[in-house]
Amino acid sequence: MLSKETLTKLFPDWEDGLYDAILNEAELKEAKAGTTLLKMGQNIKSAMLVVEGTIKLYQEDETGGEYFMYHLNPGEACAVTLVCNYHHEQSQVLAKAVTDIQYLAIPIEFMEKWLNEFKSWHYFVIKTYRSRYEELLKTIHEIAFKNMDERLEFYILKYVKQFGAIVNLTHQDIANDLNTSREVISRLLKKMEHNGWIIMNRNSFDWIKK
Amino acid sequence: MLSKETLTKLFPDWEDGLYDAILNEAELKEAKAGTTLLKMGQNIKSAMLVVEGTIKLYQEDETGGEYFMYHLNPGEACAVTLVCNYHHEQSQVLAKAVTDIQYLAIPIEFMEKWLNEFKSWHYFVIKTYRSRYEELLKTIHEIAFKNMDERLEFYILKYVKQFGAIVNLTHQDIANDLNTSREVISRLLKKMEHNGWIIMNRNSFDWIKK
DNA sequence: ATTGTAGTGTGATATATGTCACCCAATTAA
DNA sequence: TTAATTGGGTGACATATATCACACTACAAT
Repeated sequence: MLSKETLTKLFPDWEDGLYDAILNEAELKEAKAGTTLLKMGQNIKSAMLVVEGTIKLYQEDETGGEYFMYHLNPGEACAVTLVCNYHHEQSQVLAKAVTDIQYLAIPIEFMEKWLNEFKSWHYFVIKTYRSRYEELLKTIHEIAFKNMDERLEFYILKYVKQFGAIVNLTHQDIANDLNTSREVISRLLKKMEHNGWIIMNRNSFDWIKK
Repeated sequence: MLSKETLTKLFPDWEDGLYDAILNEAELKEAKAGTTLLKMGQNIKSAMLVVEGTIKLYQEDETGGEYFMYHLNPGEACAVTLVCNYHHEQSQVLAKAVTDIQYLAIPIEFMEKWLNEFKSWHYFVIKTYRSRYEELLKTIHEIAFKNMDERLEFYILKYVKQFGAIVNLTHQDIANDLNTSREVISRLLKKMEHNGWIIMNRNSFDWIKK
């Protein structure tokens, strides 16, 4: 059950009335690791705030390709679902649960209302957009200027920062996230192993580069 | 000279006090076409609102590469300069005037203050971030999933939407914006000419594909 | 123990793009 | 008019990445 204590820990800067509004209007939902929470083109009916676990955000191609952009952690929100002004907005991102997660779903009719009512909500929305904008800039920097070996390193470092130095991903997983093929990832990881950057195991590897 | 009429036309949704605040605190500046307004890594000292002309926003590489992301037109603002909370923020984008421009420079110390004081400023900041976030998503979609021929078409269409069907750019200009080389652009344009999509002239070409 | 499957390694080859060299044509400067 | 500069065309080649084919191994299921 959702408690005010949980909320104050996750969102320490909010004003009191906002906690109550959340307790009244938000639904606490759960999802298993691997679940797709939002597809591109899908109508957005509620805002999504992460309570527990990690979500990955992707750009999705019509032909099935995916490109990983950033993680969402507890206390963070999916920017695209913090819609103001319009209903029937379509998602331009793909969101997947990487771990089992809990999240708050807030019907979008409250978004406009809360922007008026709660200053701290207003700040939260701006902070969210700002930080996600910065993540997108980093992503563009990677894709526009770096070769696959550097992008792979950048990708692994993001993983390591989130989950620690033991990378529990198959080559295929990584290839999907970087919109390339398994063979390419296999060969590049082999190079990293030769360079002494990683120790490879089946289904995982350890990042040991200092 | 900056008048209240100009402001109400550019920013029709603002509340009255905000116009006055702008008239008091903002400086109306000018810049010639081609001027660099903001470099990556540069300290941000003021927010930038476009009054007249067009600005191009780029992601910039340490080694001199550039990637064009989107245009800013009158009534729009550079999202990264609408800083809240911190001074000494560094720009993560490169901004260049494409035409002669006029813009408002607002010292960043007012950003925090105005967020508290003016609801319409608060909305303006959110709207700005939201729309720029969407532009970045489109950019990522292009680079992550499309080959250079499609990215070139996307690029030309953005130009045509801004300035009309006569594209006054050299192949080198385009190559710089897409972080590739002139030869690549020359060859792809030649293909487009064969396909009947463009008519080429020296220093320009016409987009005639319907 | 046998079989199946998922994860991985690797050569061969295809394709897209980057790079180099050099040429020519149009415009500008002298 | 001539020379210099800028924009553009194009072949040859280099490189990064994508694709295909197939082999191998660890682990799981039976």
